[in-house]
Amino acid sequence: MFSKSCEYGLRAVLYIGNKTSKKKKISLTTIASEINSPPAFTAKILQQLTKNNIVSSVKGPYGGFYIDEENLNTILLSDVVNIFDGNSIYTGCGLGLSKCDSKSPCPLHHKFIEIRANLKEMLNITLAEALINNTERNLIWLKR
Amino acid sequence: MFSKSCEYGLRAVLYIGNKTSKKKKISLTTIASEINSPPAFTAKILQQLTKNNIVSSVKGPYGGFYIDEENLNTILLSDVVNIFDGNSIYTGCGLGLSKCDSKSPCPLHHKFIEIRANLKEMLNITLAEALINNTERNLIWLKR
DNA sequence: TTTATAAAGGACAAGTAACTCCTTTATAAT
DNA sequence: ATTATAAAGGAGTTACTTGTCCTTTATAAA
Repeated sequence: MFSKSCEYGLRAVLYIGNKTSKKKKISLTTIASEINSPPAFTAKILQQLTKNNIVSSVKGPYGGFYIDEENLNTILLSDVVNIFDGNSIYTGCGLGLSKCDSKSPCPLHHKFIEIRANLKEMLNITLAEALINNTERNLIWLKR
Repeated sequence: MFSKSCEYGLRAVLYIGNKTSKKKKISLTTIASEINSPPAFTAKILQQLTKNNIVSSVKGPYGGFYIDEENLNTILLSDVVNIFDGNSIYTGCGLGLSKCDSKSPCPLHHKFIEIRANLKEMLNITLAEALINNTERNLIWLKR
């Protein structure tokens, strides 16, 4: 469904959002270990997330990654998904046709558009924060 | 959503199902051209579909691919999707965790399982034939 | 100011999906 | 039987995603 990058990105955002604040940054090493992702690759993922202002970072000793508490309640899952997988997940044709819409639909269009709409809606209304609060005690489930 | 192989496979099944009968076979070249897919690659796709008894084939002159009319009304979209993409689309965790179920859910699990259930249901109840009958006149939409 | 630390960034390596080419096998017409 | 035809099958190549490694840049403590 999502690319690996996107999966790691989502996991990282949820982990960082749950564990950090501006005063309590967290290192790449820890993040990678806690979300069970390859460290060097996770570095790239985090770079993307910081470039896109989803997470913040500070270099040097006592540095690391964090998410501003003001930002946290504005981050939608769709914000993260868009960074890594673009919008093809919402707009792509189920049969892979480049031109497929309600005016000239592929045979699967009408059935497929419903599924996609559900997914789109879910990602567009779900705040990262909402998922974090659900799971304060069991963030272990980001690393299996 | 689906792999390229799966997309080509679905398009091929819909095209063949619509255009052929045991008496009216159709060649690889024509299929590839009509569903706008790379011919050599499409050959592999069709091989898989014949191996899995979705489509039938006859070698030699006047040979080609076809779908038995008795078979056609038994082919579900899920039959085709399973061949190419397996069942990970139904069972995979949205965050890419290897262990994620209702007993030990990832933070996204409950939201994600709904989407997946919709998709699974749609693929499991939709006959290829149903899509074909909808579009008898506009199969052009398999090639854009 | 020096030093240690941690993220940023560039270049490269491995793995996998997508796709091709060529040979072999089966079938039908002659 | 021979020949032409079209799918089957094996062995690659290409391209993209995933992942690594090493150097550079920024920051904080001493």
